[in-house]
Amino acid sequence: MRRKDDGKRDSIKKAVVQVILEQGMHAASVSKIAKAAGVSPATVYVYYESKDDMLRDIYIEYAENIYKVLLNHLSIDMPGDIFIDRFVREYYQYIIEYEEVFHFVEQFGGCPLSHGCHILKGPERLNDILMQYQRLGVLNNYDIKNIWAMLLYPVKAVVKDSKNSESTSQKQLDEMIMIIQKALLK
Amino acid sequence: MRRKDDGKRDSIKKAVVQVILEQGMHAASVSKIAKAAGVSPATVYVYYESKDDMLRDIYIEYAENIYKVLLNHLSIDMPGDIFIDRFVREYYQYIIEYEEVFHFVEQFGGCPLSHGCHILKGPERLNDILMQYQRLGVLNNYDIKNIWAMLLYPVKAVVKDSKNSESTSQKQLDEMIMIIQKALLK
Amino acid sequence: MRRKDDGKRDSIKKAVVQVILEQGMHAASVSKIAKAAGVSPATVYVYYESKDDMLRDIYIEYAENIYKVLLNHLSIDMPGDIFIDRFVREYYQYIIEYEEVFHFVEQFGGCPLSHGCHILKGPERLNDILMQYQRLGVLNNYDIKNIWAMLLYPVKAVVKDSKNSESTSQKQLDEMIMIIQKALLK
Amino acid sequence: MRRKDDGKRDSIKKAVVQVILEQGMHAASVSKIAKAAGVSPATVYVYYESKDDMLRDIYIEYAENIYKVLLNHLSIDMPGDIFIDRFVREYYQYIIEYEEVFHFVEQFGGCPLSHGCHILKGPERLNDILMQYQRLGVLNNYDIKNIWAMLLYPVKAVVKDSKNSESTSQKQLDEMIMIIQKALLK
DNA sequence: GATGAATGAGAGTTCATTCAT
DNA sequence: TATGAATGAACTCTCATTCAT
Repeated sequence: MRRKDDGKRDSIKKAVVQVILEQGMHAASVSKIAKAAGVSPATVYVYYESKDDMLRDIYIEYAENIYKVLLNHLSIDMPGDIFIDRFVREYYQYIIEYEEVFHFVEQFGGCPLSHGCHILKGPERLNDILMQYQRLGVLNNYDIKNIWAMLLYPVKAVVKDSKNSESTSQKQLDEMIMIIQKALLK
Repeated sequence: MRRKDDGKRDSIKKAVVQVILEQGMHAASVSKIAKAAGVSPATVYVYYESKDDMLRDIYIEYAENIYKVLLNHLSIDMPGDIFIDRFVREYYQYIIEYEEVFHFVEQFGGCPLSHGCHILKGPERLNDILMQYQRLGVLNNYDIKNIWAMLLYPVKAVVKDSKNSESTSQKQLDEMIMIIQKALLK
Repeated sequence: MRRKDDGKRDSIKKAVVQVILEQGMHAASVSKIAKAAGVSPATVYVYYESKDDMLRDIYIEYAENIYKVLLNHLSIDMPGDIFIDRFVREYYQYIIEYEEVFHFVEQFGGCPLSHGCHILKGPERLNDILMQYQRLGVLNNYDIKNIWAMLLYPVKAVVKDSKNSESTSQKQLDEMIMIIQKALLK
Repeated sequence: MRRKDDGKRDSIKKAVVQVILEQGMHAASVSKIAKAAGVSPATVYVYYESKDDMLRDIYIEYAENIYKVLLNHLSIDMPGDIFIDRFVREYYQYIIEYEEVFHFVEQFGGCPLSHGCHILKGPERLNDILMQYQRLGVLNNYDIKNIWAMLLYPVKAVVKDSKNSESTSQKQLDEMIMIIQKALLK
């Protein structure tokens, strides 16, 4: 179990994603993050070796997070259409609810800093489920990477649209789920 | 007096996207950009009011660019499946060929700095074509935003995958196109 | 007679004192001055060798100016009290009317840049008049520098006060004139 | 952690007035000031929010200073002529001794930057003393602002003269005091 | 003569990081 | 452990000035 104050480590993590959402990566300085976290800049260096190190650490922690959330809500017992519905809806929900975290992961993932942080596109367990659905003849036998692409990417567009026009996004999401179901299910 | 040198403006634009690709937004300082462009840092301020202004200007210029490229290769005369094939393939090609530009647009689009730069998701002309295909009974009558989502987003995943595993991406792209065709065409 | 465009030279002179009044010496850059004068920064260097040179030149031109103005309104024919009244009133008037010029001369006079620009404290002709008044037994035989001090300095305070409290400054000036008259006249 | 070092704050204050005296307001850059103070430019920003803030703070601190000095040497117990003699002589002394401080206050007071820093022209206590002298029939019942003007302004001219011609300034000061006494005392 | 472009030098300021407590 | 002070390096940007037209 970790020494030091896990509350502080947490404050810093939250401050990082919050500041980056509000001000952008380029404006996320250690002092601003420290201030937002309610600690001294020096304290950041008690928990992380350097700023880059901190960002990488937090990225790795958060990048896998969504898959854990998804796993909590999914199982092989569901019928295929329900599975996809749940999957997409939970992902959408996650992006909306953890906007800061999602934004950070997307932004940092595009940085040279993140190269080398190997993030599984869909961790073992979820991959297994998808492939089992394929073996069961529920999902089409597409390249598993394309399955992932269809499950994760179009919904990002829906989120973006929902930020511009608050109103119709729920209907849009419902329709999108239907499209994906038709595309992936046999 | 000297006239403003369009070559210099261009060098700066290219330097911006190049440096941001190589070093990331947060490391793209005016001096690095100027050095890459072969001009003095002060010269940048002859062409742009501020760094932010420069990024915004270049963003606006480039963000619409892809749509022009797509328009050049697409027309209502094509059969629906060919249209989608061309659309997705051209987009993929564009991302690969203008990696720097695409990366810059994606990264900057996620910055608070870009808020307010209103970029049409698909400009009039392309929108018209899609809707005409719908009227002709070729494309399904989905929300036009969902059509865009399916045409633009999954392919991004394919590009990302292609960066990790050089080999099979062509096959993956072909398959993805087929999936999208099935999803969108009647 | 000077070549070049005296209109431009004049614009620059006016721009200098105006910008310095509005923004302060430290913010009076060549480009701002040029913009205020409606000329190009390069044009300034057609008329002056350098910025410092320009400031010095203009200082010398303006610093003596007040004495010319005073001379226009004063002569040895006046009774002593009228002379002092006119003197002080004209000086007050000048400070108010040519606020920019006065401010510039006061500010620049305090700069190391101005050291070496020898400005007579009261040029010959005015000095002569004062000494003649002394010889005539009208003015007390004080050190001529003290006469100057009494004629020029207290009124500056009155101007400053008048900027803070618009109302009573006229009465204050009248009283001040009376005080000076009593102090200097036999 | 380290405590804020009052020695450093002091060094900076002294450096500000020194550099401004030697090089002028417009040449008083933060780096020059920092170098003169023996600290890093960044350290200046530990003690002050900005350069302007620093100048304003120091101005406010120093601008009132002379009145404290004067108060230390003056009291209502003196006969009127002695009071004026002391007052003017102490002021003269102060200007000579704290040349840097006086110069800074005068220069900065003429800057747009100083607008809003409300400095009392003569703080309560000294004002009270002057008015008491008036009530006692010692000082003439002139507008109190004119009293201040006579006590503070002419002596500035004497100081300026003394810088040009080292020799006779003592006699000039003595005479000036006498003039002021005659002007203000009943 | 007049100008806008161009720039090295330097402005004010913030950065990531270390130090002393 | 935790901190505010301290700083060299780097930031964005403006300066005074020169150059090419």
